[in-house]
Amino acid sequence: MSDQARKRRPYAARVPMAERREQLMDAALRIIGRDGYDGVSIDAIAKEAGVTRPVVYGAFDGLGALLMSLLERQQQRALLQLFSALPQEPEDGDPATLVRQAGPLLHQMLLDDPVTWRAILQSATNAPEVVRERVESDREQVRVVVERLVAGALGKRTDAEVLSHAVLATLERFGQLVLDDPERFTAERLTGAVAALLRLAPGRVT
Amino acid sequence: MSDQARKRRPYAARVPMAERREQLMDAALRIIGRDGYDGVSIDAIAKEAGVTRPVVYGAFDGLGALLMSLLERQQQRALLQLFSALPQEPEDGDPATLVRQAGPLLHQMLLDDPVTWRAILQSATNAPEVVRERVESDREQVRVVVERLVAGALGKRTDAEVLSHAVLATLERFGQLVLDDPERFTAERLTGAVAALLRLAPGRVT
DNA sequence: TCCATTTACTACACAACTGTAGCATTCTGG
DNA sequence: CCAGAATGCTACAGTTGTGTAGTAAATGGA
Repeated sequence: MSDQARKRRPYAARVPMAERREQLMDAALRIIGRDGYDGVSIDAIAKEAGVTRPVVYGAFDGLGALLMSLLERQQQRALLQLFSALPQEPEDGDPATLVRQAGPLLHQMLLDDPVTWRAILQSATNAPEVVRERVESDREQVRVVVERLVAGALGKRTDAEVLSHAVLATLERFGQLVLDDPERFTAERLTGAVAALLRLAPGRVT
Repeated sequence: MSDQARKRRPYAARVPMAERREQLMDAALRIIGRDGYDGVSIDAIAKEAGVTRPVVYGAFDGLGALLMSLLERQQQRALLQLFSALPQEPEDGDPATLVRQAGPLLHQMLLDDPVTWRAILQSATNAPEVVRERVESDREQVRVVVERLVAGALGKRTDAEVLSHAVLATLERFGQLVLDDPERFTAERLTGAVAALLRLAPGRVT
């Protein structure tokens, strides 16, 4: 007890609120990338950012709010990229062509920001409820777009809703495969496999 | 403090070990069905079963072991059903026919034991690591079977590995849709949609 | 330069859960 | 019917995480 100074933690640099929030979100994202959502807690984020918990509470209204802000930030860019990789207008061309066009774009999108996409694609795995709900609602947004594309590419008489679920589930799984093993699952391989399947069906249901 | 007897918990009926284990696994399954994996803990299971924690520790070596035993028990039946719903031999007939045959069988399988399948299909959502790993390894087993079926139905020149991932992802999503809203997503609808997609491709890649 | 304000830190109280040691009760075989 | 083995219960100690009140340090304007 003779030297109290040794026990006292050196003050972290003071930082304006906006920057502090960014810094904490970065820390959270780093943890998610490293340990998955399991490892995320106010405590862990504070440690990762090199500050104490009250600092985090000063910047966010709890873990849920922090993660929501993080998702907001990341998804903004992510969804923009995603929608720009998909043709917005339901074109009624060959579905295999659609796959060959969009596939590599989506693939590149993943590799451009793997950390973000891992956080999104793995959000089902042990993410807090708020996060799952948010990602779920974004997923639904994307699915509606996919549904229109399916309807356009395969004809209105197909069950576009059901098929959009199938397409989205497939895309998500492919995304995980790419993130887990990019060497093994290349853009060409994945798009090629699907295109081959679809090219057996060059026509449309009319 | 005058009446200690009132505070003392009445002893739960004594029960042979094997039965106790069943009872605890049933309790765990009930919780998973009701609250998802979030709600599962030694404490919650003990309460649900009407006993105290040390009883649980007497029967299992912790939460992980309990859930593994539970999964063991449920998957034994589940996988058996699943494999019997899929043709074991890679038949090289029309893929749409394969879907029309296996689809309703799989659908019925879900409805026969929705609680178990929900536990399996939602295992990614907040289940402890051991459970996820176990389900993952079972998934891989199933995928290999699916891969053989795909190779058989579409010809060896297709990328059966990639497509088996797509098929499995689709099946799992369909399973969740059925469990969440059986009225809306009937066997006919789901199999019909996929069969229609495939029927555009009556031939094989040779 | 100095003090008011801002910002970070320490310390505490609380909650949920784990795992175990030791006591109480019940059941069973002699 | 009565030991003593088997089984359940209570109580405690430990862990990890939350959220907050009060204190200490840094910073910028008078």
